[in-house]
Amino acid sequence: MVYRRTHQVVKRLAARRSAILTAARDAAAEGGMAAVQIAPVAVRANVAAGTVYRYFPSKADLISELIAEVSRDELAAIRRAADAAPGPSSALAAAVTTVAVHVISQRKLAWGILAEPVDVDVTASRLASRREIAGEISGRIDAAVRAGHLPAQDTALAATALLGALHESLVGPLAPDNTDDPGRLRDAVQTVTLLALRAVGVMDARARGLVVQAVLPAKTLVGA
Amino acid sequence: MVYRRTHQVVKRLAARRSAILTAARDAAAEGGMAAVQIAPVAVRANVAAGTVYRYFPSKADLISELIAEVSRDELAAIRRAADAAPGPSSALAAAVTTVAVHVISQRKLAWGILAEPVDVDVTASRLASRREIAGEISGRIDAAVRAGHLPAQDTALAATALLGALHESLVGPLAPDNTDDPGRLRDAVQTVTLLALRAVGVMDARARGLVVQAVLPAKTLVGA
DNA sequence: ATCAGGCCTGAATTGTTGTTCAGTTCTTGA
DNA sequence: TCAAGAACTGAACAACAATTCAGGCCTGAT
Repeated sequence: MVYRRTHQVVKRLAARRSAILTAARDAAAEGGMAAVQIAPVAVRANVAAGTVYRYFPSKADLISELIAEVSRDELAAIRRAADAAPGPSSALAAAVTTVAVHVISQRKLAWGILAEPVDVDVTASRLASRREIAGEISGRIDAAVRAGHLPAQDTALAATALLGALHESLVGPLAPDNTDDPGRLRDAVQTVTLLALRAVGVMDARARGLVVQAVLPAKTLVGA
Repeated sequence: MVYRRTHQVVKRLAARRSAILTAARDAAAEGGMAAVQIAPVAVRANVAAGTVYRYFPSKADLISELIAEVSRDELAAIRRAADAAPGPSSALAAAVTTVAVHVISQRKLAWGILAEPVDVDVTASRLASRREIAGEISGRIDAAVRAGHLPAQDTALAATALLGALHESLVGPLAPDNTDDPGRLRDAVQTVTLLALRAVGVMDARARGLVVQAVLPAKTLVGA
């Protein structure tokens, strides 16, 4: 054998794989999942259509991995924000705010990851993504309950409902399209966060403080 | 001219159109929107594939009309339930409960109408459907606010968020699949309704009364 | 420089459904 | 019973993207 998997080759292969995934992500961010088609993605990544299949067995696998990747990033951001908060309640508020800020600042991508029609089956991947995020939120609610800040409740159901509220009101078809205006965006984030927190039993007065605390730091995540 | 649109003919045509729509609805209720394909629907309706196109210009039109029809039914049910309630707050509770009961008792259909990927563009129709339902809920929230039962708020956003919470937690991919057990179903409806009402500012103690009042009558709508 | 071996290319293939339409069947009024 | 006109049939067509693969290209060891 005269051709071997040199370190350099391995690195190039990994870079290419990453380029394809990034191309897919960019396409999704620009035009939603509908724009994630093999040929255009290949062009974006500077490879031929066939090459995509050397890295991903099928389009379903490509999109599944895209969903998983975005999900991982989001989960990490949520954890970071929540862990930086001083107590369970503000951790929950920070987590919720982080989700809100993320989805509102990448609406097309969020919509694609969450709910946009795709021609291949990515149910499993979407399910896993939701489970991860909902699990994290559920845990934060639970912590607040254990700390006596919230009434006892079905935290898994609450987390799911809460995410549904955020998603529908910020990236759903009825979401107000304040395309850019940062002020309106922040208002929307605040309003919806408040609503979500009230749903799980956070008292109004307290919530306002938590939300204000949470929104400002989370803003810095937009660029990340 | 020797062939004319006799009353009998008109009736038969209307019946056929209705049969096709019903076939589509049944297919959607059984297998989601994915099952609404021209050929199978035609078989169900006892017509040939081509005949469908004498009644609906395209598949998109067929599905759009299906969505509109289901939406009309739901809106009517919501109004009926809310109008029968003694006051604004219980009207809101009744409206929310009605939505919850409907979606949970026809999950596949609801998922198809609301969010399931479809290969044709039905965005406009889905948007209209959401607008109608959200508008109704928004109006009910507004009435409760005007009655002084709820704090002032962006009722449109609240209605959207509230519906998102209901849908995601009852028919979304993370919804607990208590396939049949009526007890569990009622529990889920109650829990989520309570959560939704809290989100818009209904006080807990009061909410329990409202929810219990609302769930029982709404149960009778399942069969309708 | 050489060549073995995998990597990349991109045009052709495949598969899936919505849609069409020429021919057939049915309905109506005379 | 018959002619005119409309509705129905269902096989053929069209369109669109995902997927394949034969041939060329590049990389790395000798």
